[in-house]
Amino acid sequence: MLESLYLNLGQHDALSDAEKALLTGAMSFEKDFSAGQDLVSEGSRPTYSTLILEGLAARYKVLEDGGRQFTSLQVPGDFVDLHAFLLKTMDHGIVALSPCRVIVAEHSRLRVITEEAPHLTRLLWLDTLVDGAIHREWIVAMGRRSKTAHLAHLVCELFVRLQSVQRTNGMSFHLPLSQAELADVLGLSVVHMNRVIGALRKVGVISWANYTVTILDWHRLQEIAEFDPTYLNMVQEPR
Amino acid sequence: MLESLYLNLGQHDALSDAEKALLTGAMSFEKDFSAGQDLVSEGSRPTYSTLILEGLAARYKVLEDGGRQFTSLQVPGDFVDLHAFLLKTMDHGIVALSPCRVIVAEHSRLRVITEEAPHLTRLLWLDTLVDGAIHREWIVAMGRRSKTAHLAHLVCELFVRLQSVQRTNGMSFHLPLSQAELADVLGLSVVHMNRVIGALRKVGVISWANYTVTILDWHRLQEIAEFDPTYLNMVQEPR
DNA sequence: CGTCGGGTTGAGTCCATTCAACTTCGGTGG
DNA sequence: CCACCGAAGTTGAATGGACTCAACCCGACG
Repeated sequence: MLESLYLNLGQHDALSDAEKALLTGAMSFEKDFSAGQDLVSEGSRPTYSTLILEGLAARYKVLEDGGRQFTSLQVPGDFVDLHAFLLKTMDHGIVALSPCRVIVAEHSRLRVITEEAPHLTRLLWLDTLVDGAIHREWIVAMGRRSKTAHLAHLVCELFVRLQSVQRTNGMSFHLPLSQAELADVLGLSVVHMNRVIGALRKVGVISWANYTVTILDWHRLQEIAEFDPTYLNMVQEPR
Repeated sequence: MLESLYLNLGQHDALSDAEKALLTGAMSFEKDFSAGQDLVSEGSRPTYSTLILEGLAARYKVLEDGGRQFTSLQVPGDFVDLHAFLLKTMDHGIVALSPCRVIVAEHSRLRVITEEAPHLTRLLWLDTLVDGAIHREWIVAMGRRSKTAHLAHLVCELFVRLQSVQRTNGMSFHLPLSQAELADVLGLSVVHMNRVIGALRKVGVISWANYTVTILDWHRLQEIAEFDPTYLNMVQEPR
């Protein structure tokens, strides 16, 4: 049941059976959310952290003028609010972008892990560090890449992340985001978002229909995006 | 000597004397850098992490076309590459923006802390989590705020962060960034950066000369920025 | 059959960029 | 001592990218 979590943490370093057992033991109940529902809401002080088993979610903030900005996309195996274990109060919301099945881990249990299982603690810490690395890459994309390159980069990133938890199908993956939602990822207007997608389609590197993205020319897509997966740290080594 | 680190970690939860001693014990040599030098270079695999004692530094990435984007600014008391303790290889560089004095902590020593001092480990983890929270705020600013609001937000953030490590002087602080470097923070051209600064000056909320920023109207500046310091987590509570 | 949410396209406006000129100021060497 | 130089800041004008407003298409669904 926690396969995607094992895959996620296990990409960076080997997980022992004892550690898998500790993780399993830390989990309590499962829960389902429908698309558009908040998994976690801004300002709350959760007493547990939420792991996505199935579905797609996103962190977001809303401004006074109603503008919304997503700050990350979360895939199966991601602990969407592991940071709340120490940050305590949520400074942003987390919304389900598709129907989501999740399982939660009480903070009290996570605390025991930090007291008794240093290696596993480092792997959980690492998980939040990769999160930060992804944020930095997004900042670079927003600040200095062309909008087309930004979108290309996002597609590369999502493909690699989804592949690592076995949610791709050949060179395709399911991306349940409307263009309006995508615009809130890249920080664009809906109209312009549509044109940027059109541009990528036109050069023939991807096809995009029915919420399914297919990469037609991985090499060229990577080139447009200047995508270098180093930041995702998908290398097993002792941590 | 580590006062700023104690101030930095201590804003979130009380640090015991034993923990301070552990931190002191983890440090080895000091080092000086001049403005423009890399503290840490992209692609390297540091065996120690670097703490800023004095000066300002920044994380950055460079694109093929030569464009540079800063992804964070680091002030005294910040562990600029604590994430490299677990991430292992640097996916970005870190440059000194002013002359910097730093002190380094061997990763082997940090590892011992994670094995033996769970509470201190959580505080170090938390430090990297606040980093992530700042990144998210930057993403929101880049995506959905006006350029003026973005700059205002940056000024608010820096003021609060510098104040917490006692590097402000009344409502003023020293900001050793040229407008070209600032442009690489906000993702703007130099010319437009100049105009955005001009706009903030014109409404009279700040003055900015000789690399010194003075906040003339804190309330109004916060309003323009929609600045809410929650994300900086400057609340002492058990972690 | 009509409606609604999402996607697509066109036109006009505004914002940010580039290119270029000019200023100020501190430093350096004749 | 002052003339020159380079780095940083400031300003103007023209180009192009991104936004808004608006219309229209289309397939799902009642």
